[in-house]
Amino acid sequence: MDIAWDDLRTILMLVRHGSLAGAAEALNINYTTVARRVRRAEEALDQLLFERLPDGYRPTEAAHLIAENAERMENAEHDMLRRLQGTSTELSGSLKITAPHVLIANFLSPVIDEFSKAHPRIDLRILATTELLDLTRLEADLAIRISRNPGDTLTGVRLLKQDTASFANREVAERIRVDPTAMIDWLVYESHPNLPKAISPEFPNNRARLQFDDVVAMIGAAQAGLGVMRLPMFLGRASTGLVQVPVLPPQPYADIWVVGHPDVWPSQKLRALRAILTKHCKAQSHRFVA
Amino acid sequence: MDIAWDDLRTILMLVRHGSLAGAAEALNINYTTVARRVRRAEEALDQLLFERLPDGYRPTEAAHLIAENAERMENAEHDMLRRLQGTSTELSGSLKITAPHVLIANFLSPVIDEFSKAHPRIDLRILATTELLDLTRLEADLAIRISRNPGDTLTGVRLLKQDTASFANREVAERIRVDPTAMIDWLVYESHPNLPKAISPEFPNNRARLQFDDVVAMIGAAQAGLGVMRLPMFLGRASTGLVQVPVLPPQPYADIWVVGHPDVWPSQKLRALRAILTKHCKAQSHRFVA
DNA sequence: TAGCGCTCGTGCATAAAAGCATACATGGAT
DNA sequence: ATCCATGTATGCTTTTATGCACGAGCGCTA
Repeated sequence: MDIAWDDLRTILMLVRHGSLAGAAEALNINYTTVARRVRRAEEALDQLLFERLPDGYRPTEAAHLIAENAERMENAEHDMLRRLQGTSTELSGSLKITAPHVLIANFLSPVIDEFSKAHPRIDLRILATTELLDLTRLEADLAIRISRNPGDTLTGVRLLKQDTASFANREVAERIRVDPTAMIDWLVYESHPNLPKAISPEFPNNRARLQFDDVVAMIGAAQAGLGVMRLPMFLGRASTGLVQVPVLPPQPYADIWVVGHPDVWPSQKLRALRAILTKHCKAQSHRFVA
Repeated sequence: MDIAWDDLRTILMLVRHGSLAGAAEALNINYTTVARRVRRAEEALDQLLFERLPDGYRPTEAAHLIAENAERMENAEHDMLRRLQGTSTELSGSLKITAPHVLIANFLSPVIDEFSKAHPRIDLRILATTELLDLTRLEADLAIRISRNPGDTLTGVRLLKQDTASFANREVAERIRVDPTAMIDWLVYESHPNLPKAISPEFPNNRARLQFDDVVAMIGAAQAGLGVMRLPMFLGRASTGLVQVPVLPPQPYADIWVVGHPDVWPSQKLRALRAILTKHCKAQSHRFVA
């Protein structure tokens, strides 16, 4: 009759991931435990919840019904955790922030350094990823994002305006200077394989030579002289061996925002982090514009 | 960071009941365990949840916030359990029904007997109480109630119409027959201490002699000759030693209903029970009317 | 066909949780 | 003051849950 709530959560994860191993990883427990909890739940409810197939556990109708409601429970849990974080005045405990890895590597390290020294009791975790983590699920407490619109359900503050321009290594830059009409090789993003539209008419011959899915790899290729690439100013300037070339005149790019869920936003920990962050951004804003 | 759902439930119960022992009883666990779970949750959330006072645990703001959301989780759990019960086609597992104890003792036993013999794998539990159990929380799966309106959020079927009349033991009845004008002593309900309005004019002298809070005690008193009492026909007839007296002519009383939550109502188990129940009611309906 | 990667099931050792008995504190009634 | 009811705290023992290691089955691929 009575069913343990942790078992409901386990069933939810098993329905979501389809295998004991997947659910176990999500719950950070051993998959054997998942199997045992499922069996216990089946006994408690006197109902088969999963068909055991060679390629995984297939949920029955009853399991789907449970998962649906366990999801509501999960939402309530997330709401609770966010509000708890939001009303917390303690400068201790964990704090997760996420930002694109290039921003962390080339710009945010001093902020992280200063914050962790100022608040040693806060266990700060950095999630360097370009994925948009779900702040509602508290996958991160705060996100620093390069975006034209920071999301309507989130609270946000614009930290920096930034420009992009074209960059290449010295050798390539010199070749272009000597003969602006020669063919210019571009390194482009797989997701935006077209050449920039605003290329200056002084450089009439351009072609996309290589496509990349990763900006760090792309910078490496540019440093090796494989071609010209479009980069945010701060990144081009921070990449040794690259110099700005006049092929693509500087132009505005997506701004840099710090965003968070409104429930979490008022937390003292986040206030403290934002204070250091905005101070640093103001002091360094010149690095981002032409 | 990660918090066990069972601990959230424990916090909810502790906030509700105010003491370790109360929460423990509600969860059917030892109170020591409650204390440990609370401490574990406090460590996981890095936040004080209860002030330990000599007269119990007093919840902090954070604990109230948790309890609020844990209540949402509890509602989701109840929804789930009801739907699971409602879609179940198994004729096994537990089944809880509730009914007033006088109805069980004097009328429903044959139904219970037949049902438990027909479905031996169903673990039937009888909750004999006049309290209105919460069918939404699945305190019972099905309720048999004596009521003028069976509740708007519940599904229900009227089983029986019934009349009430006045009853007394043979001695008192004889006295009244011999001299209708003599003073008649009434046994009344504490909650309705007034005499019935419809007393026949042939019996002009009536007074409320004693008030009772329990119908069984009242019947005992009537059997002992302490006075006349109003009773549903079936109860008066079923009580040995009591005979109907003409002081109060038979009149319609609240009907007998079987009600259930709409989620649970379609369950095979409940269908099976209702089938036996309605059959028995039809066969015995004459016992309830004058 | 052999090897690899994925899945699940089972037995065993161990760590974690729960229960029990006891001690202690407090407030109210006698 | 004393006793009792009601509350919590703690040490000890037992029970339960968990993780680990190993084995088996299945499908894919070299």
